[in-house]
Amino acid sequence: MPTRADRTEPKPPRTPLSRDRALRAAVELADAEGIDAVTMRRLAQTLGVEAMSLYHHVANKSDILDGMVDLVFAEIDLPDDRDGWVQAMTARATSVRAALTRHRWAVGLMESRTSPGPATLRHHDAVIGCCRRSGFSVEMTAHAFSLMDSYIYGFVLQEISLPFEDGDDLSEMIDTMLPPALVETYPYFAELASEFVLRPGYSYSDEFTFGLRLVLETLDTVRTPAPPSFA
Amino acid sequence: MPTRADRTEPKPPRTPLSRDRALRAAVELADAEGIDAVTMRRLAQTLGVEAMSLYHHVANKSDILDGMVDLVFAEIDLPDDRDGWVQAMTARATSVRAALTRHRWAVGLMESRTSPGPATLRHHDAVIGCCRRSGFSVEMTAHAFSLMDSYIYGFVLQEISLPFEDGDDLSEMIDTMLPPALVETYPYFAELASEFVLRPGYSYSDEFTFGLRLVLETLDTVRTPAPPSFA
DNA sequence: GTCTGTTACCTTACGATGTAAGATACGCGA
DNA sequence: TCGCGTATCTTACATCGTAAGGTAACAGAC
Repeated sequence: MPTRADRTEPKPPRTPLSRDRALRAAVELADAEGIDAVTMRRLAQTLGVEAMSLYHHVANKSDILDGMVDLVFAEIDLPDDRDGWVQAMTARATSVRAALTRHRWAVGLMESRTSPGPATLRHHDAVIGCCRRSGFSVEMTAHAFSLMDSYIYGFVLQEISLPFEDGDDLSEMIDTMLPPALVETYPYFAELASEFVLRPGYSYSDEFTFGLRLVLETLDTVRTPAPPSFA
Repeated sequence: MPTRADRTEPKPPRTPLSRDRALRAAVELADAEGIDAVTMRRLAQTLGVEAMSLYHHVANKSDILDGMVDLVFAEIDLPDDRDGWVQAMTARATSVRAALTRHRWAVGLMESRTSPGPATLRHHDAVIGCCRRSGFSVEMTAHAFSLMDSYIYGFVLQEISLPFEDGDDLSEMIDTMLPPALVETYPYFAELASEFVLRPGYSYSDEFTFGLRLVLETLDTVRTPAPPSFA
């Protein structure tokens, strides 16, 4: 029970809670300990507050997850088309991948979020605008947008679920990952793994560049409304 | 308490539980009511059993989720390269998308699963084998594999998080989805939505075909180890 | 037949989760 | 100083995954 003495003690200068402070703390927590660590109680704890206090600043947990995704989108550099479409899209795709791998939980969250936040809309608008100003028709912009983002999100999805990190020494994992039985049953898979992926120097990150260049440079050749030349 | 009478009653002919039966029931339940409905208690209930009985056939819930993903991969048609690489890959990509949209929860699960099951490995091996037999080098196979699967998974990820279904009449949603404030703030986004995506006849499914053709036909031209012609 | 061990299933229990409902304490204008 | 609106806390509940241990049904041995 509070006594007179407690009252007159210097209060801890607690910063007032706010939606933004809650969301930033949630992102930090998810980065550090994974998305499962983001529970209302745990998040409140990092803010020096009780769980239910959060509900005065956010609608519910789903609202928090929406906000977290939008914060990630806010980190992405918007495309700048002064250097040309391919360069602008390359930079923005690289920025998207960087943001999504900095926050490994984000891609998994996107699947369940259907209402985009302002940063997300702003980002989409900028990408679409860049295409339109670069000579893409409305229809071809839709094609390009779908293709580019599918590639980026899908790549990150695969990258994140790899059983190894990018800097790992894979050569010593080769025996544990490829037991003889597996080599016999899945010979092509084993060949790819042992002769290329598990070789020192291989980095899955580099695959991103290959696919991205292929996609963007081919899209660049079909920019005009004329029938696609790749067909 | 059981009496003599209970003993002599004809027992309900309960099929014995098994890992396979549990996994199939889990897939059915997730299809019907979403992945969140797949709890140990609920799953057990559909099998006429108590929750803890499941643990005699699966290690834990994560094991169930792994098994569910592998069941989805088992539904995918393996590529048949008799009709040529592009045709084989088109058919297999279409089959992957079909399986992942039949089971909308599957893509979200892939992100958290790191140990592929036998059906998953078999599928990967078949795809890699198809590339190798079609003249792709080991290195180019890795590139192609990464690009194709990134595109497919990413496309499905976007497709299932769309706020509308494929058959919906979008023309009547146009006003609710594009309030004037949004049109002013995000003009390019609004243009794309109102002039193309929300027009009657638009189907996001069709975007899949465009991107897939672009990816596969461009990959087809760089099949040889020679420097990519798109560069 | 009865005995015994194994298996398959059930019961109970625990800590953690999201959040509804209501009590409390703080900060500010009067 | 007072009172009031609002930010915060307390308590409570249903539901989750699963640990621990109990029970009932069938197997083969005698």
